[in-house]
Amino acid sequence: MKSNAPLILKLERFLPYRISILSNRISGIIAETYKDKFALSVTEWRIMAVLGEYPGSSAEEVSIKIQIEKSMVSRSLRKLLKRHLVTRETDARDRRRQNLELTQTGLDVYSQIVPVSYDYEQHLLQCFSKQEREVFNSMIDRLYRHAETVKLAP
Amino acid sequence: MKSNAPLILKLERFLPYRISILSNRISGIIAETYKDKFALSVTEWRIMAVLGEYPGSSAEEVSIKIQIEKSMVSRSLRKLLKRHLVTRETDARDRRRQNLELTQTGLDVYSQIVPVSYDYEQHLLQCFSKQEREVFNSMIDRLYRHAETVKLAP
DNA sequence: GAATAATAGTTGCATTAGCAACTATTTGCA
DNA sequence: TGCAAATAGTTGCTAATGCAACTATTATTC
Repeated sequence: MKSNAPLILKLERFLPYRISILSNRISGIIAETYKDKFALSVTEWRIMAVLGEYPGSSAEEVSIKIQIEKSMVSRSLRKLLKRHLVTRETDARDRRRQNLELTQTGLDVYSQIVPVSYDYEQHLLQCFSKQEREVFNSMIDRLYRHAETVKLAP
Repeated sequence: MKSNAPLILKLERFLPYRISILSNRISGIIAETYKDKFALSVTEWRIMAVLGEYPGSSAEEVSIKIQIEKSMVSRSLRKLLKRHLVTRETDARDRRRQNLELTQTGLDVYSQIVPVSYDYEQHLLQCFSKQEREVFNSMIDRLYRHAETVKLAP
């Protein structure tokens, strides 16, 4: 593709930048709440969310699912284990693997966070009509899948 | 708003999460290129982008514009100054303020990055029709503005 | 079935980011 | 004027993040 680029880049119209600050704003608000009300980082919460949905996952599986470095998952897990929100036990058949689950306490916290998160999402989506929500969601999906295939000029 | 939340939260359908991983993917690709080809972090590039668009900005103005902590801007600026990509001089009227500009070298680098960024954006947008691009852009704007007004349940 | 490769998870190290305290300067106002 | 408050920028401290090296276990292969 021959470039037809302008001489000046308007950052505030540049898609990657726009999505980045949108994400920061949206995550920032929710991160604050997780932190204040539940003393959890977003990463910690995401781990719990995966375990709520898929009990028995391994750290590796969680890492892939939420796209976070396994070292980060390992460290976050340490905190969750310390707070007894999560348990882990070595898999009987493959002793490298450790199966993770929410404890009863973990489940209690989980069931408190879910409605908070859900309501937040609903609030956010107030600015869209029902139809727009679907359009927006599908566009995000499409862009996400497409982005993977995009390579920059060498 | 009375919560009508489900018992389980499906992370991969949760808007804040979706936007976050989309942003990570899109920024990740471009960050790699800035780093490999120009030895610049995304933050450093954004500072340069602002100075390309608004020469003479102060660190404070840059910080507000790109929504990055002023301490971060200060440290990134130090690197850019060291590499002689940016100059700064104390404002004659207000000696607290320092006016920033791209040097000739800075402008050269800038004018190399602009088309790379532009082409990347164009590639990304390939998955949308012209009309969809406008819709998507306006939805991002709307959501961004709306998000600021959203408060979570106390 | 022993040597090699692959996999799960942890840790060390360097970088980045965010918050608050600090200096220097200017502004506002009694 | 002259003193308190505001503003611009820097720095110190701590936590978050990313990468690579490391340990332990299992799978592969000759």
